Amino acid sequence: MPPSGRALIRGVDAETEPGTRRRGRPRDPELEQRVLTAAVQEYAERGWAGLTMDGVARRAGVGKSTLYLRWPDKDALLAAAVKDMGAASQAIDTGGLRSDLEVLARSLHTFYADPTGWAMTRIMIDAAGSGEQLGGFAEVVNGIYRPAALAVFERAVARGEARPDIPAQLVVNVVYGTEIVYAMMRPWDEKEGVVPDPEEAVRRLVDFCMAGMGPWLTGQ
Amino acid sequence: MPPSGRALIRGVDAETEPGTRRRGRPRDPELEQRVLTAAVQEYAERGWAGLTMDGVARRAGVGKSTLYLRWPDKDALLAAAVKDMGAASQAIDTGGLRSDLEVLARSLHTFYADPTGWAMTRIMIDAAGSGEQLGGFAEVVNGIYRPAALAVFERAVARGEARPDIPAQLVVNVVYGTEIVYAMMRPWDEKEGVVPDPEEAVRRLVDFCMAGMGPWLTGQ
Amino acid sequence: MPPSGRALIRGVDAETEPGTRRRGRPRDPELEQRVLTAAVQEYAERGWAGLTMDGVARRAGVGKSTLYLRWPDKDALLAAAVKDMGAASQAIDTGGLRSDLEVLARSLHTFYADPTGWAMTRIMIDAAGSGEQLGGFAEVVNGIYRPAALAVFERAVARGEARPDIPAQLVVNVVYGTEIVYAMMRPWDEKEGVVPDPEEAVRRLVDFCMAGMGPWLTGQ
Amino acid sequence: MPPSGRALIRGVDAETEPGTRRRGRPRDPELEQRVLTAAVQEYAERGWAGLTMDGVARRAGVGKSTLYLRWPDKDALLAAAVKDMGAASQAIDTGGLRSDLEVLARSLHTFYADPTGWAMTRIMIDAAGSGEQLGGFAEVVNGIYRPAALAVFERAVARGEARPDIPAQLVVNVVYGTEIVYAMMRPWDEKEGVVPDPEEAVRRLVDFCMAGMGPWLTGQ
DNA sequence: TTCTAAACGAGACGGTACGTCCCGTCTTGTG
DNA sequence: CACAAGACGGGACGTACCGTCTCGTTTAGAA
Repeated sequence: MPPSGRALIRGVDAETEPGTRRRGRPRDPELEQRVLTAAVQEYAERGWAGLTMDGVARRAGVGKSTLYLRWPDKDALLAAAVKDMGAASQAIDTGGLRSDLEVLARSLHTFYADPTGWAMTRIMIDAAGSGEQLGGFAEVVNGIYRPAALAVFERAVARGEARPDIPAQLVVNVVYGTEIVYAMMRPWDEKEGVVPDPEEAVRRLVDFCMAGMGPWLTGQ
Repeated sequence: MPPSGRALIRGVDAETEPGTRRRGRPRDPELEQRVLTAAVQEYAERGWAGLTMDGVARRAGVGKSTLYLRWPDKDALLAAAVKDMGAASQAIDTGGLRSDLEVLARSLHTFYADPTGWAMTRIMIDAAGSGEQLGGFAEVVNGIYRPAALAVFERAVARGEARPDIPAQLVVNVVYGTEIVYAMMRPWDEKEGVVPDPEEAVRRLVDFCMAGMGPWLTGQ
Repeated sequence: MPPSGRALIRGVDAETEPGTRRRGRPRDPELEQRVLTAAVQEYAERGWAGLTMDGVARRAGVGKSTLYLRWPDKDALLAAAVKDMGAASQAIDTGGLRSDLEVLARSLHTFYADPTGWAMTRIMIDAAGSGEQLGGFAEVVNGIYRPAALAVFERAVARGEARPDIPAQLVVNVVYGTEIVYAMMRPWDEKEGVVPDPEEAVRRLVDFCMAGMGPWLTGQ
Repeated sequence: MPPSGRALIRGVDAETEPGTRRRGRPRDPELEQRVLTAAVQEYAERGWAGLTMDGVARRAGVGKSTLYLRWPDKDALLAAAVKDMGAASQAIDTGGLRSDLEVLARSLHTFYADPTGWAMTRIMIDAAGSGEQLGGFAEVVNGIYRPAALAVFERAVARGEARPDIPAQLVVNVVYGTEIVYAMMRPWDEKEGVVPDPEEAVRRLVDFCMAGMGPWLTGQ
């Protein structure tokens, strides 16, 4: 949110302008990372309900005022922590559409199985409901994860595996959505084949998607 | 939680035994509905973050002790409210698998578009993360919604439209999951075809699923 | 402040109407005293600067919310604590004006020497400066201490020791004021006769007052 | 605090040695006065509770570090501000003890009526209670104001109006103390003759003191 | 009818976290 | 070196809410 309404709170995204050196003591660049790490650790030990601003501050060796200097409230810190956590997103390129999708589905499966990974989705859900941008968190998902997934299809098209009008967005949504449902169901229902073993689940989902994309796949 | 550990709290499910008439003043039968309605209204006005036990009690004209007499904590009340809200779940039976799936997808799309409906998913997500049963809320989803959706496939098999080993669970997950992703994305991304207009979105999702189920569909 | 403007906050003076039994759980009558005592103890151990609402709450075994339910803020609690502390004010009646004044001056001297007693004056000074009523604290001083001192002169008049137009208010002010100055000076100046030993100080002050009142004293 | 323990803070009294020209940028001579004025203004607008170091710094157009370079803490700045404010203390010499006392009492009365003047007493009270020296503030009072008042009696003795053993300290205390009580009572009690009109109050107080000093006054 | 158990409204209570404010220290760049 | 700016660790404040408790009142079946 570059042209933010009120100038008093500069927020964590400030100081991005290259030349303009600010006056006063500069913000400690390490500090932000230290806090984010502390937040994730705190979460790991106490769960989301037990995640306290005081707790994060204490663990990071930071004053509470500093937290609120950078993030307007707990939600924003939360979002930043998760955002930071998922920053490492590598491209998928195994050489084939089917195996690429398997990698994607499998990594999502693992990601959501980890409570920290799952929290990311939880936050997106909250954000979607409240109408808040939640610190631009969604931009990360839509700006990093989704493009990475879409690139899989672009490469498939380039290789001649699929026609250019393949509904990539839909398939991405299907894969993400189904994995979310798997993660949602896990705590309750481990029987009945709703949540089969991971490898089986991934295989069947990809089978289904390949069949669904049939009309757009070339014979080769 | 039928065989609840502690006997002090009888909970909202108590008094189901037919003959045993309890001594003392009987519970007000209207009250429960009044509270649940108040909770939903309170949510509609203030959002989930602003949903307060005191607020619900005040709006329902009820003492806080009464709330805790019936629901063990806020989560349970929340779950009950949403559960009550979604109680009206009718069977889907249009006579054809494709049109049944369209009805299912379309009703989910509408349901998630409504903030109250979306809240239901939000609660499930929260519950899945915290490891809590959230007052048996998940049972409703897995016990009512999912069976209603699975029945669609049973009828298709009965009609001879699909083979008995059709992966019904997977398709249900795909439809639910994709609609969840649509709902998640809505606030941010109305362009690029990620969230197309509802009717188009439903049609394309069902097309995809029908193609994905191809191997299990009979020629007829 | 009986007909207080806003009815939402009832304050500590509420519930004085005899017949009207309030609804809801009644306030714990011991609690108030427990808190006040805790406040004084906390002060004794940590000094006024170290007097914390959390500290008082913890020592009294009370929630912070309860403190703020009864006293609007720290100043009010402070005032109440000191007020409560000085509630025990006994009449002075030795049978003679001179000896009565000596008792008054001596008790003030001792009172101000004690840090808790001195705090009372400190609060009055603060209150006078801020223009606040500080919880009606001043009423105690002007309603209890001053009348008790004035009674000394009334009795002297009744005994025929002094004429009825004796400037009692002035003399009371002189005694109080001079003792305040003694207390103020004590920490710095123990030499030069500014603050002589207590007994001497009292005697000389009373001597001075008796001489000052000369015109209003009867020969006997 | 000339031989201050820690050498890091040179304090406001530094640089008094005549010849020793320091290295580096010299201290801005106006700055100190600007800060002190800002402190008094800030007090006048917001009251003592609202007196903030940041606020003073901002109003004086000064960095906070500069404040702490010259005064060790808030109390010291406070003391310096009040001290500076009352620096203008002129000798009293009307030619007669009685009229001198009237001038003294009247100027005290006016001084305490002004909130800034009253603040000075408030600070002394605080200082006396906390056991702190409050930046040597008391020295000012005992070193400037008191001698000025005592000089009145010295001159009276020199003129032959009073005997040398007149209890000057006591009378000074009486005058100061009584005026303090007047100032304390003002906000609450404007009736009953506790706080009569200024001129009357002064006259009666001096009358009383003159009578009290009777034994030490010469016939002349 | 009288007694007794439970539901109910009201609101006090202990506790915990929030987000704000301020103090006194520090670390920059500029004069 | 002084100085303005402002980040920083620390800690108290006053608010809000949770879930529990203790009252007095109401409602019914049991005695």
